[in-house]
Amino acid sequence: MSDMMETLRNEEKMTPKQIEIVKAAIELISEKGYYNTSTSEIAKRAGVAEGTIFRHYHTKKDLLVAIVTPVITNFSAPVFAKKFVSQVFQNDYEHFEDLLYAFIKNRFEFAQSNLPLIKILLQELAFHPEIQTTYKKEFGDKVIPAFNQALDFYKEKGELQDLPNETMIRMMVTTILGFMITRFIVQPDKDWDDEAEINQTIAYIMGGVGS
Amino acid sequence: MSDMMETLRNEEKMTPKQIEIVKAAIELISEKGYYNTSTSEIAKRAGVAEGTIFRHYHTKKDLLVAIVTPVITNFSAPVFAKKFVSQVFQNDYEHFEDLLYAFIKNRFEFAQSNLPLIKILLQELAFHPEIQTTYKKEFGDKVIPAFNQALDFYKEKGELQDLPNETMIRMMVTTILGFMITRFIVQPDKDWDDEAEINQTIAYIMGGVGS
Amino acid sequence: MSDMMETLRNEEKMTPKQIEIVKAAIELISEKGYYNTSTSEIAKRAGVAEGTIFRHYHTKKDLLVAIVTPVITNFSAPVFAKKFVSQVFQNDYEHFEDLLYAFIKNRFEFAQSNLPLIKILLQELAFHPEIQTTYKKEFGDKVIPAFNQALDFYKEKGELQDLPNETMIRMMVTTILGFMITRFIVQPDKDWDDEAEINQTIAYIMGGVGS
Amino acid sequence: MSDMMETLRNEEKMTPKQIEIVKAAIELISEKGYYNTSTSEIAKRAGVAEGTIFRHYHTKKDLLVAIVTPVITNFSAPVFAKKFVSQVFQNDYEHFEDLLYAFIKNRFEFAQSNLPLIKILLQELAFHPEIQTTYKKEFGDKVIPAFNQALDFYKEKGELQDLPNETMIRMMVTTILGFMITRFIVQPDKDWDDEAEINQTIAYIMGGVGS
DNA sequence: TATGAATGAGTATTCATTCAT
DNA sequence: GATGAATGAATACTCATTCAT
Repeated sequence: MSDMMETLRNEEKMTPKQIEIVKAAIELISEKGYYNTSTSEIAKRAGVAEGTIFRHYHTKKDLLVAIVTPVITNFSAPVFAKKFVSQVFQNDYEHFEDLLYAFIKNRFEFAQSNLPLIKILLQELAFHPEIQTTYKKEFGDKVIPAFNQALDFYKEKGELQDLPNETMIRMMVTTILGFMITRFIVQPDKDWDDEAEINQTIAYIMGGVGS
Repeated sequence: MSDMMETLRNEEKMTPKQIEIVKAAIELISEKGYYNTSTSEIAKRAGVAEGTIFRHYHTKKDLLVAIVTPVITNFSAPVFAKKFVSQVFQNDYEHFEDLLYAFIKNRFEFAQSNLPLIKILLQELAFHPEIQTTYKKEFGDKVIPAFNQALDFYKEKGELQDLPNETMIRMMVTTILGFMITRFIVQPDKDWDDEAEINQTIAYIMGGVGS
Repeated sequence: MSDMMETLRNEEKMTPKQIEIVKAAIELISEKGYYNTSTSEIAKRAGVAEGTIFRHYHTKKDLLVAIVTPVITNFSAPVFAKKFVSQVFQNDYEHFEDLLYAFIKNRFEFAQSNLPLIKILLQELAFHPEIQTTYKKEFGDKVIPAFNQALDFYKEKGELQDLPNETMIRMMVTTILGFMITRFIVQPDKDWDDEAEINQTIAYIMGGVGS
Repeated sequence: MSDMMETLRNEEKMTPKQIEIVKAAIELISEKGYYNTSTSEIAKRAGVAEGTIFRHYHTKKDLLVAIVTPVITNFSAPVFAKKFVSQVFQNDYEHFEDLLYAFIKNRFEFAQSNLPLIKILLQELAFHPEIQTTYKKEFGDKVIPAFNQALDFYKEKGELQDLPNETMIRMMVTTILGFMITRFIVQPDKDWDDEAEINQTIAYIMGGVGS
């Protein structure tokens, strides 16, 4: 939970009650969904009066957005913007596979320690346009450009097929997200060998299933 | 809409009002989600008294299940059980790519003409255990076995890598679903060249992005 | 049940479906009360369409009244009007105890074979003024006059105290009804020796508990 | 009404609105019965929003039970447990008639100032097993034992016949309840001479109607 | 006569939100 | 900041009753 609260970041400015509210909301909403979770339930679990929630978040949806927005930012942004791109050009990753490994590993661990938040994001994305907007902006402004730079770099190195970046990104993101959703949401209880699965995912991305 | 009602099949036994109810429910729920759609709204759009809904479906959830269950059955089952497997062994598809093409094309068209239903299925799957159960049963009983037979066949022909079927199925299904979700839900308004996209998806499944 | 249908009397003029409706209504209402029994439930148990009930009884309350009215009439009237009074004067009952015995026995057996009807009457009397009116009329017109004649007769014979008839009737009816309610409704499952209880009740009416 | 609210006792812990709710519920339910009284009606009469009812009582039935339970407790318990039994043995009541008089008088006054509550209890007892349970427990644990002690005492004094206590209690309770029901519910508007009626009831209990 | 689909007013209950303390 | 009583609009659902067939 403390990992996750880090994701929410501005904890410093939050009162203790507010922190309890957010914790309770994350737990309940990720378990039962936004519409099946009442503010009174959140208040009860947080050990707080109902009114207190609305002192900090004007509406229930404000609370949801306050929870979900940082996940979006943190899921996509930090990796790329600062370290990753520069690392690529510093030749930190000799092959595209190496970059992929570092990337998947990093996002995998993020997902693992923010699972409830990710669940909420996935489940509610469909119903709340505000969240969709944030997501699209973040993805377009940060993920795509970073990806583009990297892909061009490895294309020139001759490691990638000459497909449009957009197509490649879509294929790769789909595969990576699909892996994580299967791993953490569809079959979380299966006995996974995560390291092997990550490598297999990379192999699939690079070489498909054909022989 | 008439295409979609075919999916729901037992139209013959439905009263005209009942058909209107189902139509209205599909429209509204696919647009706004189950929890944002009230039964009074459905009744109004269907041109029916609210009580009429409950004469045909005892609860609101019953209505949802009645709508979603046939989609699951029709999305996974018919293609496989009868035609596909036998066609594979009759050598109707010389290469695995050919099978893939026929399969994706067929499911693509199904998705296209049942889009609202598919949307509902995807959005509500997370919240309704009843639907999950139906889905898992259908997938386990029909899709997996059919896939297994086909994969073994082309493996022996030397067209596929020697990966566990389960892994291969997961990768392929992920890629195909990911393609369709992008195509129909994330960016439905983009100017797609569907034929090209399908072929590219097949190429990705077979050979990845590496060169 | 056939005993009970006798009480409802005009069976001859009833269609078979109508008889089923009345039977079902008696069963359900006596078990669960009028307000907890829906017409659709009655229709289902009767094996009849919902509309059929309303073809025979314009409203649900009409059905109740049709069931309850004959009980009132039969519970109070027949015994008195014809046989009893004349029997009293024909010296069929030497002592008032003998009359009491014949009366209680007779009403006891009536209650026993019309238990569901009696239950309905007792439970619903409070809520339906129509029933109260019928009851009061029947009681005032038939029971009271018959009782009056009998009481006067045995008073003159010196067998009864010189209390106002009204008071005596109230005491006796209270005791008899109280006995039957205890016997059939409050503790129906107790292992009763009915003959002994009836005699004790008579002894109490005649001599109280003092020594 | 203030007398009655005393019966409900924990008034101190109730908010003003809650008190209004209970008052309104008692009025309406005793007039029209539980099933003919809607929560919206109660809210309106109480001058309160409908939701307020459910803030204090989770369900409509909870409200009924909250109203009825204290009546049961107060109708049977207090008189007996503490004062009465000890008074009997302190020879406060020389004859059984004296005890009877004190008892009936006391319960008569209680019934008089709690009439609506008593009405509700009588009318709803048949339909709500929860209430029946409370009633049976209270009666078995408190009323019966106290009665037993008193009856044994006066039996030894030779003032009572040698009948089983159970039978005697049943007869007496039946007579007393029957008197009160007639007095307050069946014919509340008759011009009663209460003192005379009580004495006549005692005379009946002790000596019956025979001469 | 009997049906059963349809009605629509009515029900208990929920819940996000407000506000006086 | 925090409380929690109060709100009232909205919700899923029920049910007696109607009516075309």
